[in-house]
Amino acid sequence: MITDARVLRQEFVPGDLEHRDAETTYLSETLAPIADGETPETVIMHGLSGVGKTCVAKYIGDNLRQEVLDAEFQYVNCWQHYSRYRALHRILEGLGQTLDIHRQSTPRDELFERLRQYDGPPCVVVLDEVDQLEDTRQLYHLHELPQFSMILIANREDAILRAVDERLTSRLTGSERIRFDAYHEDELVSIMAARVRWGLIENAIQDDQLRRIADAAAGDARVALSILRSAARRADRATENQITTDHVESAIPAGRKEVRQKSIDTLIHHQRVLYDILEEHKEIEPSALYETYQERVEEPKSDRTVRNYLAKMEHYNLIVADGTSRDRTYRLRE
DNA sequence: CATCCACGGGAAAAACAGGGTC
DNA sequence: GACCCTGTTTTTCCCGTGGATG
Repeated sequence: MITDARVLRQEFVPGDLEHRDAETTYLSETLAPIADGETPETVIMHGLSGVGKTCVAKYIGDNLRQEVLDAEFQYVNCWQHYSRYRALHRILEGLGQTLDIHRQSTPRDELFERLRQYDGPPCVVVLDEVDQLEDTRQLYHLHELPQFSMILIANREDAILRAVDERLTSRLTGSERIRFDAYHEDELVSIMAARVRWGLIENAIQDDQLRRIADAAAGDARVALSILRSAARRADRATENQITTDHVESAIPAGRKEVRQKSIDTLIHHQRVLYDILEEHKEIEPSALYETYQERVEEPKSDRTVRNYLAKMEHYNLIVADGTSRDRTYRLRE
């Protein structure tokens, strides 16, 4: 059934991006000056999750490295590298400049100094989920350096501008924007069809089944591919050479769950306890939530810390906070 | 209208992480 | 290995704000 599991994975970047021609072309045109040794404008890419922002950025990065020999391309996921230090370190690491950085002997702002002195080929830095960055002043400084150009990615355009240092905001008002809309059903179907061609045996799945998956994914390619993967695995385990409608139907909740589970797995113990409490209640008010949390955990963190945890979990789309004031309640998403 | 909760920014403190030294 | 040093990261503390709520 499955001939190449890699192409079904969400992180897989296809050699040919479907349905993002306009965005891809626009991005590569914007970055074109880099071939002449000039610094391209900062680009802002925004749109809901699973609409190909990251994919387009990585795709362009691959192309850039192939076409312009003298260019570097660094991708930073600010979810994972949200502190100033980590984000900068990640860039330097990518450039192979961290070899002799020892934490202890690294003076203040040495990391940034390294970047300033970087004199290799021009570098495009992609900051994914940039609104998660804690200290955005560094972003401003990075913007100052001619050898670096930036692609900023976030779900919401205004989140970028809000997250960014105000000195940078004014400069970004004229920058290039690329908006990514949710995929249509047809587009999701053909995205999946391409993966099916590469990753599954022939006639493994019917067109109307792909359509069903696309419908369930509601414009999110990540979810669509997760469902497809789950359906293929089911058929594979049953050693059938066709995916049945049953496989698809049971893969829909499983696929959604898989996407969600990825987020849950990143939670630390205290956050997980909070999550479990929310799972037991349809809805719960902050004080009750905190009390329950205190009872369940050995050494409870302060209420302020718990609020930070909850905010983080809300950003992960795991929970929803209703109300802004005394009417605030928390619940799981969906 | 006073009060009450909860939120969330910011500063400061505490905890943590390597690495060097003796 | 215990201890210190320097920088990072997490947690706590303090507090102003603001929308309910009675």
